Amino acid sequence: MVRGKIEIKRIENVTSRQVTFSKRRKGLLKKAHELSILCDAQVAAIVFSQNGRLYDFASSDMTKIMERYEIYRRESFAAERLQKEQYVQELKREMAIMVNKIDHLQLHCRRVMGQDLDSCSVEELKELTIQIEKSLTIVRSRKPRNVQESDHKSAASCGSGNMDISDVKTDLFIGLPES
Amino acid sequence: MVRGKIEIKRIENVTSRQVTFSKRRKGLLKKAHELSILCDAQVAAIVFSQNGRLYDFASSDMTKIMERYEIYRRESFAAERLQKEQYVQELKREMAIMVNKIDHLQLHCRRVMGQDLDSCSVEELKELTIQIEKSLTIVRSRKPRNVQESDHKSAASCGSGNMDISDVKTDLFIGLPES
DNA sequence: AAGACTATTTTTAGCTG
DNA sequence: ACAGCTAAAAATAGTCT
Repeated sequence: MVRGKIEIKRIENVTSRQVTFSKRRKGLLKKAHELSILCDAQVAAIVFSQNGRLYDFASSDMTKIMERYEIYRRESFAAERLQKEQYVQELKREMAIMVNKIDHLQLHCRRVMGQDLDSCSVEELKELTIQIEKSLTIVRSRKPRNVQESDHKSAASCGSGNMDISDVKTDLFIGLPES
Repeated sequence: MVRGKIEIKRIENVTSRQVTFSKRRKGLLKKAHELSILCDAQVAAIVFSQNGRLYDFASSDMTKIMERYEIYRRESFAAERLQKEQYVQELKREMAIMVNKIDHLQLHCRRVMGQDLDSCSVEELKELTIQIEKSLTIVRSRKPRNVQESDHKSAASCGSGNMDISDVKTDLFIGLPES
């Protein structure tokens, strides 16, 4: 390897690690200072050496900067939590609407198949009858002539109600928002 | 000024300040990361931009590093305070010794000049007399002959005790230790 | 361990799109 | 405001002392 170029990984040689630490630590604190001056930013840097000595820079009172950091973190955490909470509420609203739709569809399906007719009003029963008659007409017209003989058997098997409508599965994926 | 060389002082142009902030902030956080990896050190850097946005790096949990910082500071502060306190105690001991010496010297001076003789024991009074007699002998032997006539007047003026021993000034400078 | 030197690498100021 | 370029400046790895 050419002189001057190194990989960024732990330096195993203790002496050269210490020398590098001393040089780069100095460089880091200098850069921190320059950034704070040039760009009028609040900058803090804390370095603990392996033997536990502290080296630091703070453009203003370190405690103040650390407090500001804590507050910032708390706030952004709270904001994030609020955002997630709002998203969950939104999803719940959508789900409530979907449950409602499913209930209505299930009821309609059952009635079309001749179940739960007791809960029908006279008017609903009329409409249902008309609907089913229409369906029958359509279905019959679409059947090819050579299988028309087996009509009765099929209809009996279908109309006996041994297929439970509640078996219908609705797959709903709920994930977190992209942001 | 040549391209690339700048003074380290607040950049007045807003745009170039922001550009520089972005570039140098990136550089600083990169250096912080490299230092922590290369030298296995615990490093944290916190940067607040002028519009209050936070940019940070922490080689491990930031809260842990900040706590360690606080503990280190508290300990070194306590150690420093203890050191100062011990130094003050030392000074006080020395001063007590000096006060004692001054008291003894003052008493002796007064007695030599014929004051406070009531507090003398018989023994002390004997010794004092001998001492003063010796002094007189010495003083007389050192007087040049041509001024011996005015002896009586001088002795009277001196012995009348109109010079107060408490006028003696002791200048004592007390400063902090070099370290 | 701590400075000084220097060949390299890395960073960056000032541009340009 | 942002991204890429390049000449110059700054940092630094390795070496010597």
